[in-house]
Amino acid sequence: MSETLITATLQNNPDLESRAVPEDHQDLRLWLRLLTCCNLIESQIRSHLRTDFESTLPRFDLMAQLQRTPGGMKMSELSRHMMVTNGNITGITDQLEKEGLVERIKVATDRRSSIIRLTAKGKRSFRKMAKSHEEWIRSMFAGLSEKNRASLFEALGELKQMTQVNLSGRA
Amino acid sequence: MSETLITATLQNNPDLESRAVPEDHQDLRLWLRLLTCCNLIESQIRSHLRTDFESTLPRFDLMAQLQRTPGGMKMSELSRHMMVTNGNITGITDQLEKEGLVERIKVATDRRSSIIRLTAKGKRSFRKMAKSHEEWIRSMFAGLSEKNRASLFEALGELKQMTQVNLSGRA
DNA sequence: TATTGTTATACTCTATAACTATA
DNA sequence: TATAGTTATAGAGTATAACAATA
Repeated sequence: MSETLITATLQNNPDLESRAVPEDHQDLRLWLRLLTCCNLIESQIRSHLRTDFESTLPRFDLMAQLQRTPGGMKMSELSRHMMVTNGNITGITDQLEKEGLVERIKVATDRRSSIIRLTAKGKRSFRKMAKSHEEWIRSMFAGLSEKNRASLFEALGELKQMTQVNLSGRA
Repeated sequence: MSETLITATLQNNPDLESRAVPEDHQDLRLWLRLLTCCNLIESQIRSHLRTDFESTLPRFDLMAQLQRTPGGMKMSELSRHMMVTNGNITGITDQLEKEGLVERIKVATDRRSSIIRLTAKGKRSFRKMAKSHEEWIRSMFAGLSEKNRASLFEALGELKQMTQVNLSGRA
Protein backbone atom coordinates (compact mmCIF):
# COMPACT_ATOMS: atom_id res chain seq x y z
CA MET A 1 0.00 0.00 0.00
CA SER A 2 1.36 3.43 -0.87
CA GLU A 3 1.90 6.02 1.81
CA THR A 4 -0.48 8.43 0.12
CA LEU A 5 -3.10 5.76 0.25
CA ILE A 6 -2.62 5.25 3.95
CA THR A 7 -2.78 8.96 4.57
CA ALA A 8 -5.92 9.35 2.53
CA THR A 9 -7.48 6.40 4.28
CA LEU A 10 -6.67 7.71 7.71
CA GLN A 11 -7.87 11.15 6.80
CA ASN A 12 -11.24 9.77 5.90
CA ASN A 13 -11.54 7.60 8.95
CA PRO A 14 -11.72 9.15 12.32
CA ASP A 15 -12.15 6.59 15.01
CA LEU A 16 -15.73 7.56 15.52
CA GLU A 17 -16.07 5.37 18.52
CA SER A 18 -14.22 8.03 20.43
CA ARG A 19 -17.41 10.04 19.99
CA ALA A 20 -18.89 7.79 22.65
CA VAL A 21 -18.63 8.74 26.27
CA PRO A 22 -18.89 6.34 29.20
CA GLU A 23 -22.57 7.01 29.85
CA ASP A 24 -23.52 6.23 26.28
CA HIS A 25 -25.79 3.32 25.70
CA GLN A 26 -24.45 0.09 24.45
CA ASP A 27 -26.32 0.38 21.15
CA LEU A 28 -24.65 3.68 20.42
CA ARG A 29 -21.21 2.20 21.02
CA LEU A 30 -22.13 -0.76 18.85
CA TRP A 31 -23.20 1.55 16.05
CA LEU A 32 -20.07 3.68 16.25
CA ARG A 33 -17.91 0.58 16.15
CA LEU A 34 -19.84 -0.69 13.12
CA LEU A 35 -19.46 2.65 11.39
CA THR A 36 -15.75 2.88 12.08
CA CYS A 37 -15.07 -0.59 10.69
CA CYS A 38 -17.13 0.06 7.63
CA ASN A 39 -15.55 3.40 6.86
CA LEU A 40 -12.05 2.04 7.36
CA ILE A 41 -12.65 -0.74 4.88
CA GLU A 42 -14.67 1.27 2.40
CA SER A 43 -12.15 4.03 2.02
CA GLN A 44 -9.35 1.56 1.58
CA ILE A 45 -11.30 0.09 -1.29
CA ARG A 46 -11.99 3.51 -2.77
CA SER A 47 -8.32 4.39 -2.52
CA HIS A 48 -7.25 1.12 -4.10
CA LEU A 49 -9.72 1.56 -6.94
CA ARG A 50 -8.44 5.06 -7.54
CA THR A 51 -4.72 4.39 -7.34
CA ASP A 52 -4.62 0.94 -8.94
CA PHE A 53 -7.35 1.34 -11.55
CA GLU A 54 -8.21 5.03 -11.77
CA SER A 55 -11.77 4.07 -10.97
CA THR A 56 -14.44 4.66 -8.35
CA LEU A 57 -16.93 2.61 -6.39
CA PRO A 58 -20.02 3.61 -8.39
CA ARG A 59 -18.20 2.75 -11.61
CA PHE A 60 -17.17 -0.57 -10.14
CA ASP A 61 -20.72 -1.25 -9.01
CA LEU A 62 -22.18 -0.46 -12.39
CA MET A 63 -19.70 -2.74 -14.11
CA ALA A 64 -20.42 -5.45 -11.53
CA GLN A 65 -24.12 -5.25 -12.40
CA LEU A 66 -23.37 -5.61 -16.09
CA GLN A 67 -20.97 -8.46 -15.56
CA ARG A 68 -23.75 -10.46 -13.94
CA THR A 69 -26.08 -9.99 -16.91
CA PRO A 70 -24.05 -10.72 -20.03
CA GLY A 71 -26.88 -9.62 -22.32
CA GLY A 72 -26.65 -6.15 -20.85
CA MET A 73 -29.18 -4.04 -18.99
CA LYS A 74 -31.37 -1.09 -19.80
CA MET A 75 -30.41 2.14 -18.10
CA SER A 76 -33.68 2.20 -16.20
CA GLU A 77 -32.96 -1.29 -14.90
CA LEU A 78 -29.52 -0.19 -13.80
CA SER A 79 -31.08 2.80 -12.12
CA ARG A 80 -33.48 0.59 -10.20
CA HIS A 81 -30.87 -1.96 -9.23
CA MET A 82 -28.33 0.57 -8.10
CA MET A 83 -31.03 2.75 -6.53
CA VAL A 84 -29.63 5.85 -8.06
CA THR A 85 -31.49 8.29 -10.27
CA ASN A 86 -31.45 8.07 -14.05
CA GLY A 87 -29.26 11.09 -14.58
CA ASN A 88 -26.48 9.57 -12.55
CA ILE A 89 -26.54 6.38 -14.57
CA THR A 90 -26.21 8.49 -17.68
CA GLY A 91 -23.19 10.22 -16.21
CA ILE A 92 -21.33 7.07 -15.20
CA THR A 93 -22.22 5.38 -18.46
CA ASP A 94 -20.87 8.35 -20.42
CA GLN A 95 -17.52 8.03 -18.66
CA LEU A 96 -17.28 4.29 -19.11
CA GLU A 97 -18.34 4.51 -22.75
CA LYS A 98 -15.74 7.16 -23.47
CA GLU A 99 -13.11 4.78 -22.11
CA GLY A 100 -14.47 1.96 -24.23
CA LEU A 101 -15.49 -0.17 -21.25
CA VAL A 102 -19.22 -0.30 -21.98
CA GLU A 103 -21.35 0.26 -25.05
CA ARG A 104 -24.87 1.52 -25.62
CA ILE A 105 -26.94 -0.57 -27.97
CA LYS A 106 -30.20 0.64 -29.43
CA VAL A 107 -33.23 -1.52 -28.77
CA ALA A 108 -35.24 -2.29 -31.91
CA THR A 109 -38.57 -2.72 -30.13
CA ASP A 110 -38.40 0.50 -28.10
CA ARG A 111 -36.60 3.37 -29.68
CA ARG A 112 -36.36 5.27 -26.39
CA SER A 113 -34.24 2.59 -24.68
CA SER A 114 -30.65 1.50 -24.86
CA ILE A 115 -29.07 -1.64 -23.59
CA ILE A 116 -25.75 -1.07 -21.86
CA ARG A 117 -23.24 -3.86 -21.80
CA LEU A 118 -19.59 -4.46 -21.13
CA THR A 119 -17.30 -4.46 -24.12
CA ALA A 120 -14.58 -7.10 -24.37
CA LYS A 121 -12.20 -4.52 -22.96
CA GLY A 122 -14.67 -3.76 -20.19
CA LYS A 123 -14.95 -7.44 -19.30
CA ARG A 124 -11.19 -7.81 -19.09
CA SER A 125 -10.93 -4.63 -17.06
CA PHE A 126 -13.67 -5.68 -14.68
CA ARG A 127 -12.21 -9.15 -14.20
CA LYS A 128 -8.93 -7.63 -13.12
CA MET A 129 -10.59 -5.18 -10.76
CA ALA A 130 -12.87 -7.81 -9.27
CA LYS A 131 -9.91 -10.09 -8.64
CA SER A 132 -8.04 -7.35 -6.83
CA HIS A 133 -11.18 -6.27 -5.02
CA GLU A 134 -11.68 -9.73 -3.67
CA GLU A 135 -8.06 -9.90 -2.63
CA TRP A 136 -8.26 -6.57 -0.78
CA ILE A 137 -11.30 -7.80 1.08
CA ARG A 138 -9.75 -11.15 1.81
CA SER A 139 -6.63 -9.58 3.26
CA MET A 140 -8.59 -7.12 5.34
CA PHE A 141 -10.63 -9.90 6.91
CA ALA A 142 -7.75 -12.32 7.10
CA GLY A 143 -7.02 -11.81 10.78
CA LEU A 144 -10.61 -12.35 11.85
CA SER A 145 -11.13 -15.59 13.73
CA GLU A 146 -13.39 -18.18 12.15
CA LYS A 147 -15.75 -17.91 15.09
CA ASN A 148 -16.07 -14.13 14.81
CA ARG A 149 -16.41 -14.32 11.08
CA ALA A 150 -19.36 -16.65 11.38
CA SER A 151 -21.07 -14.74 14.16
CA LEU A 152 -20.55 -11.46 12.36
CA PHE A 153 -22.18 -12.84 9.26
CA GLU A 154 -25.12 -14.16 11.19
CA ALA A 155 -25.63 -11.08 13.33
CA LEU A 156 -25.40 -8.76 10.36
CA GLY A 157 -27.90 -10.89 8.56
CA GLU A 158 -30.39 -10.31 11.34
CA LEU A 159 -29.59 -6.61 11.50
CA LYS A 160 -29.90 -6.16 7.77
CA GLN A 161 -33.23 -7.88 7.61
CA MET A 162 -34.53 -5.81 10.50
CA THR A 163 -33.44 -2.55 9.03
CA GLN A 164 -34.91 -3.33 5.68
CA VAL A 165 -38.16 -4.52 7.24
CA ASN A 166 -38.36 -1.34 9.30
CA LEU A 167 -38.17 0.67 6.15
CA SER A 168 -40.63 -1.20 4.01
CA GLY A 169 -42.99 -1.73 6.93
CA ARG A 170 -43.48 1.99 7.28
CA ALA A 171 -43.54 2.96 3.62
CA MET B 1 -40.66 8.68 9.67
CA SER B 2 -41.77 10.73 6.69
CA GLU B 3 -42.31 9.15 3.33
CA THR B 4 -39.72 11.40 1.74
CA LEU B 5 -37.26 10.21 4.30
CA ILE B 6 -37.93 6.61 3.49
CA THR B 7 -37.58 7.26 -0.20
CA ALA B 8 -34.33 9.11 0.26
CA THR B 9 -33.04 6.37 2.48
CA LEU B 10 -33.91 3.65 0.05
CA GLN B 11 -32.49 5.60 -2.82
CA ASN B 12 -29.19 5.77 -1.06
CA ASN B 13 -29.12 2.15 -0.14
CA PRO B 14 -28.96 -0.47 -2.77
CA ASP B 15 -28.82 -3.92 -1.32
CA LEU B 16 -25.20 -4.26 -2.24
CA GLU B 17 -25.12 -7.85 -1.24
CA SER B 18 -26.85 -8.57 -4.51
CA ARG B 19 -23.50 -7.65 -6.04
CA ALA B 20 -22.29 -11.02 -4.83
CA VAL B 21 -22.63 -14.05 -7.04
CA PRO B 22 -22.68 -17.66 -5.82
CA GLU B 23 -18.99 -18.27 -6.45
CA ASP B 24 -17.95 -15.27 -4.41
CA HIS B 25 -15.86 -15.88 -1.39
CA GLN B 26 -17.36 -15.78 2.02
CA ASP B 27 -15.35 -12.69 2.98
CA LEU B 28 -16.79 -10.76 0.08
CA ARG B 29 -20.32 -11.63 1.10
CA LEU B 30 -19.52 -10.68 4.69
CA TRP B 31 -18.17 -7.33 3.56
CA LEU B 32 -21.15 -6.56 1.37
CA ARG B 33 -23.48 -7.40 4.20
CA LEU B 34 -21.53 -5.15 6.53
CA LEU B 35 -21.60 -2.33 4.02
CA THR B 36 -25.31 -2.65 3.39
CA CYS B 37 -26.16 -2.53 7.08
CA CYS B 38 -23.93 0.42 7.66
CA ASN B 39 -25.24 2.42 4.73
CA LEU B 40 -28.84 1.72 5.67
CA ILE B 41 -28.32 3.00 9.17
CA GLU B 42 -26.08 5.90 8.26
CA SER B 43 -28.37 7.39 5.71
CA GLN B 44 -31.32 7.10 8.05
CA ILE B 45 -29.34 9.14 10.53
CA ARG B 46 -28.38 11.68 7.89
CA SER B 47 -32.01 12.00 6.84
CA HIS B 48 -33.20 12.38 10.41
CA LEU B 49 -30.58 15.03 11.11
CA ARG B 50 -31.62 16.90 8.01
CA THR B 51 -35.39 16.72 8.43
CA ASP B 52 -35.60 16.98 12.22
CA PHE B 53 -32.74 19.39 12.89
CA GLU B 54 -31.66 20.86 9.55
CA SER B 55 -28.20 19.56 10.27
CA THR B 56 -25.62 17.16 8.87
CA LEU B 57 -23.35 14.42 10.18
CA PRO B 58 -20.11 16.44 10.08
CA ARG B 59 -21.81 19.25 11.98
CA PHE B 60 -23.13 16.77 14.52
CA ASP B 61 -19.67 15.24 14.87
CA LEU B 62 -18.01 18.57 15.40
CA MET B 63 -20.52 19.51 18.07
CA ALA B 64 -20.06 16.11 19.68
CA GLN B 65 -16.33 16.73 19.92
CA LEU B 66 -16.91 20.09 21.57
CA GLN B 67 -19.49 18.73 23.95
CA ARG B 68 -16.89 16.33 25.31
CA THR B 69 -14.39 19.11 26.01
CA PRO B 70 -16.31 21.88 27.74
CA GLY B 71 -13.31 24.22 27.63
CA GLY B 72 -13.43 24.12 23.87
CA MET B 73 -10.90 22.97 21.29
CA LYS B 74 -8.52 24.64 18.90
CA MET B 75 -9.41 24.27 15.25
CA SER B 76 -6.23 22.32 14.61
CA GLU B 77 -7.19 19.91 17.37
CA LEU B 78 -10.63 19.50 15.84
CA SER B 79 -9.01 18.91 12.51
CA ARG B 80 -6.80 16.17 13.94
CA HIS B 81 -9.59 14.53 15.89
CA MET B 82 -12.05 14.55 13.05
CA MET B 83 -9.32 13.70 10.55
CA VAL B 84 -10.49 16.30 8.14
CA THR B 85 -8.40 19.12 6.73
CA ASN B 86 -8.27 22.56 8.30
CA GLY B 87 -10.27 24.26 5.59
CA ASN B 88 -13.22 22.02 6.22
CA ILE B 89 -13.23 22.75 9.93
CA THR B 90 -13.27 26.44 9.08
CA GLY B 91 -16.29 25.88 6.84
CA ILE B 92 -18.33 23.92 9.35
CA THR B 93 -17.38 26.31 12.14
CA ASP B 94 -18.47 29.28 10.03
CA GLN B 95 -21.91 27.75 9.59
CA LEU B 96 -22.33 26.85 13.24
CA GLU B 97 -21.08 30.24 14.37
CA LYS B 98 -23.51 32.03 12.08
CA GLU B 99 -26.32 30.07 13.73
CA GLY B 100 -25.01 30.96 17.16
CA LEU B 101 -24.25 27.36 18.12
CA VAL B 102 -20.50 27.74 18.61
CA GLU B 103 -18.20 30.66 19.26
CA ARG B 104 -14.59 31.41 18.40
CA ILE B 105 -12.51 32.72 21.26
CA LYS B 106 -9.13 34.29 20.74
CA VAL B 107 -6.24 32.70 22.61
CA ALA B 108 -4.09 35.19 24.49
CA THR B 109 -0.93 33.10 24.36
CA ASP B 110 -1.02 32.39 20.63
CA ARG B 111 -2.59 35.04 18.50
CA ARG B 112 -2.89 32.68 15.52
CA SER B 113 -5.24 30.29 17.30
CA SER B 114 -8.85 30.31 18.29
CA ILE B 115 -10.66 28.11 20.72
CA ILE B 116 -14.02 26.93 19.49
CA ARG B 117 -16.67 26.04 22.01
CA LEU B 118 -20.37 25.43 22.20
CA THR B 119 -22.52 28.37 23.21
CA ALA B 120 -25.36 27.84 25.65
CA LYS B 121 -27.67 27.60 22.66
CA GLY B 122 -25.28 25.13 21.04
CA LYS B 123 -25.26 22.97 24.16
CA ARG B 124 -29.03 22.88 24.30
CA SER B 125 -29.23 22.16 20.61
CA PHE B 126 -26.68 19.39 20.80
CA ARG B 127 -28.35 17.78 23.80
CA LYS B 128 -31.59 17.55 21.89
CA MET B 129 -29.92 16.13 18.82
CA ALA B 130 -27.88 13.65 20.80
CA LYS B 131 -30.98 12.45 22.60
CA SER B 132 -32.79 11.87 19.32
CA HIS B 133 -29.69 10.36 17.77
CA GLU B 134 -29.47 7.83 20.54
CA GLU B 135 -33.13 7.06 20.20
CA TRP B 136 -32.82 6.50 16.44
CA ILE B 137 -29.95 4.13 17.04
CA ARG B 138 -31.74 2.37 19.83
CA SER B 139 -34.83 1.78 17.74
CA MET B 140 -32.81 0.57 14.78
CA PHE B 141 -31.03 -2.00 16.90
CA ALA B 142 -34.07 -2.83 18.98
CA GLY B 143 -34.93 -6.03 17.17
CA LEU B 144 -31.45 -7.47 17.46
CA SER B 145 -31.23 -10.39 19.85
CA GLU B 146 -29.07 -9.98 22.93
CA LYS B 147 -26.82 -12.76 21.74
CA ASN B 148 -26.26 -11.20 18.33
CA ARG B 149 -25.76 -7.81 19.85
CA ALA B 150 -22.98 -9.11 22.06
CA SER B 151 -21.28 -11.14 19.38
CA LEU B 152 -21.50 -8.28 16.92
CA PHE B 153 -19.83 -5.97 19.39
CA GLU B 154 -17.06 -8.44 20.06
CA ALA B 155 -16.45 -9.38 16.44
CA LEU B 156 -16.39 -5.77 15.32
CA GLY B 157 -13.94 -5.02 18.06
CA GLU B 158 -11.56 -7.57 16.63
CA LEU B 159 -12.12 -6.36 13.09
CA LYS B 160 -11.61 -2.74 14.03
CA GLN B 161 -8.39 -3.42 15.83
CA MET B 162 -7.09 -5.48 12.92
CA THR B 163 -7.91 -2.89 10.33
CA GLN B 164 -6.35 -0.12 12.34
CA VAL B 165 -3.26 -2.22 13.03
CA ASN B 166 -2.94 -3.02 9.35
CA LEU B 167 -2.88 0.66 8.57
CA SER B 168 -0.48 1.85 11.22
CA GLY B 169 1.73 -1.20 10.78
CA ARG B 170 2.48 -0.26 7.21
CA ALA B 171 2.73 3.48 7.61
C1' DT C 1 11.14 27.84 9.11
C1' DA C 2 6.97 25.87 10.94
C1' DT C 3 2.27 26.33 12.40
C1' DT C 4 -2.64 28.32 12.63
C1' DG C 5 -6.33 29.39 10.32
C1' DT C 6 -8.59 31.24 5.96
C1' DT C 7 -9.69 31.32 1.28
C1' DA C 8 -10.24 29.56 -3.26
C1' DT C 9 -10.86 25.83 -6.09
C1' DA C 10 -11.98 21.29 -7.74
C1' DC C 11 -13.77 16.73 -7.73
C1' DT C 12 -17.02 12.86 -6.54
C1' DC C 13 -21.43 11.53 -5.59
C1' DT C 14 -26.06 12.24 -5.67
C1' DA C 15 -30.75 14.56 -5.84
C1' DT C 16 -34.28 17.38 -8.25
C1' DA C 17 -36.36 18.91 -12.10
C1' DA C 18 -37.09 20.39 -16.86
C1' DC C 19 -36.87 18.50 -21.28
C1' DT C 20 -37.10 15.26 -25.73
C1' DA C 21 -38.45 11.50 -27.97
C1' DT C 22 -41.17 7.71 -27.97
C1' DA C 23 -44.76 4.54 -26.26
C1' DT D 1 -50.45 10.29 -20.22
C1' DA D 2 -46.52 7.60 -18.95
C1' DT D 3 -41.83 6.06 -19.65
C1' DA D 4 -36.66 6.20 -21.25
C1' DG D 5 -33.01 8.74 -21.23
C1' DT D 6 -30.52 13.38 -21.29
C1' DT D 7 -29.23 17.69 -19.56
C1' DA D 8 -28.60 21.24 -16.20
C1' DT D 9 -28.14 22.55 -11.70
C1' DA D 10 -27.39 22.33 -6.78
C1' DG D 11 -25.64 20.73 -2.52
C1' DA D 12 -22.85 17.70 0.70
C1' DG D 13 -18.53 16.28 1.64
C1' DT D 14 -13.82 16.40 1.14
C1' DA D 15 -9.04 17.28 -0.78
C1' DT D 16 -5.23 20.34 -2.39
C1' DA D 17 -2.84 24.39 -2.39
C1' DA D 18 -1.73 29.29 -1.90
C1' DC D 19 -1.75 32.71 1.54
C1' DA D 20 -1.34 35.98 5.82
C1' DA D 21 -0.30 36.29 10.45
C1' DT D 22 2.21 34.66 14.06
C1' DA D 23 5.41 31.56 16.51
